[in-house]
Amino acid sequence: MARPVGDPAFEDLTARARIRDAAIRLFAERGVDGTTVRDIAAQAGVSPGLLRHHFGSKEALRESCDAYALDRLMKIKEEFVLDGKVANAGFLPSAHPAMLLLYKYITRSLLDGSAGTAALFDDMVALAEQWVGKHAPEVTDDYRAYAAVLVGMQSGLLAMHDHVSRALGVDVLTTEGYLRMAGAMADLYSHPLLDPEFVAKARRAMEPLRAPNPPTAAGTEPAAEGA
Amino acid sequence: MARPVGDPAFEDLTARARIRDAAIRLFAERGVDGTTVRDIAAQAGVSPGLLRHHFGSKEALRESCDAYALDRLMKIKEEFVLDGKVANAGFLPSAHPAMLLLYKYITRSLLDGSAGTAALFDDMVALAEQWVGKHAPEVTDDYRAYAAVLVGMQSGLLAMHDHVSRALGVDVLTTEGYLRMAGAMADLYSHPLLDPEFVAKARRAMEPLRAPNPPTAAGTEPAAEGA
DNA sequence: GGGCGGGCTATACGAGCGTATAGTGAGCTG
DNA sequence: CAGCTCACTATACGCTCGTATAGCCCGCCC
Repeated sequence: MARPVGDPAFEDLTARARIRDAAIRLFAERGVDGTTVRDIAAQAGVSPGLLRHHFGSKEALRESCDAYALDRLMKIKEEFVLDGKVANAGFLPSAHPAMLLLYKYITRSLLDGSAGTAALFDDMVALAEQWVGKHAPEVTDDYRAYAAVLVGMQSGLLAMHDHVSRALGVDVLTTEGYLRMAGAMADLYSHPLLDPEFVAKARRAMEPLRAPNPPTAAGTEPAAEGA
Repeated sequence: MARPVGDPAFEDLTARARIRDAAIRLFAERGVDGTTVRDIAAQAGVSPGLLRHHFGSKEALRESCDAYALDRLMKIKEEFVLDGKVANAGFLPSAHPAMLLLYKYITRSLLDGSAGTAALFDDMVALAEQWVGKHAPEVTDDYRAYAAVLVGMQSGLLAMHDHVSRALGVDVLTTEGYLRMAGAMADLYSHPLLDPEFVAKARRAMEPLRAPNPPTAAGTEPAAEGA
């Protein structure tokens, strides 16, 4: 759909690359389980058997996509941020449209549970933890939790992009929509929303909950999902 | 697993209620598509055919679960918040263990795409928009986007609970883990992380991106105020 | 006490999935 | 030109899914 077979730039790619690109687009859109190898093959304009010929299995194709997406992400970040083409990494997706698809893919991959993107998440938390300790040490006592929440919220916001887009009336994974969303995020990060005293009071009121060790978990016992 | 068939409280429930509870737990854990009717039936201790007898179809069962979860959520919120049993709604899941499962279910339902939970999301955005306009009008110029980002981040954070839990070394959907996460969220909301001047500068630097393709009509902001 | 309704099970069906395998034809190499 | 390689297709297998259907069993009412 996005890139019809007639597209010249599309037909220049090798079949292997077309399959990979189609897989990334479909995985990003519908998730791994929601995408069939036949869908990918149709989108790439090849037969389903060719996926197996080039990648071995659907899972192997997915890992290949993960690696490719991570690699592309790093390359673009290096080029644009380290070379100073964009002042603030938060605005990067506005400057490089391919980033929007990569963000979408990686966010989905985070939800689908992939070892590679989970490691990326952990790296970002470590980076954020360092950054906060260095540039804003006064915002919290618990750097680790603060960093984890920061990264979790940011990636989670992207995971909710459908709903945010609906609320805003514009797709936040377009340049226009992303800029509006990023603007609101900048507001959120630069102005306190809650009165610190009110928060301190609420925190004190909740303190008794922390002690009791039998929370009983009347519902789930989360079976720690493997790497 | 979580509620073995031997559990007395479990066996007191009607088969219909056991099916619904099992479905909510499994849908919350693995998503709708990742759960089979046979899984649910096994978890509820009944035959697969009984799901169809009571609910008609998997999709109808799912809608029934949505409605039940939303209803339970509202009931608990009324009881605890409106009755003043908990000072701050943000800490509610720490005080009522069933909330953690409900949060998990609804978050997953948001990702799976359900009309009912999408409406809940929209309601929360509208509520947040009002709240910000009333209690913190100075934090942004774009109330709508600010509210959407706020709600998207908060629900998105829950969507990323696996990764946040891994980074923290504690399951954030237990009382203990949730309290730690909520503490970090409170820090985030009550202390500015970024220097407003720095943000303003970055925003100005990104301004040219707003109208990338058409060189004319640059700088004109859509200012689209939905709703 | 005999029929009857409904909660419940057993079994089966068709569709769609990932995967396997045999085969085809263009292009290179000697 | 013969022979080989390899990208690529066509077809099919085995499995699991949601769904459909036929029937069992037990409590209830006249």
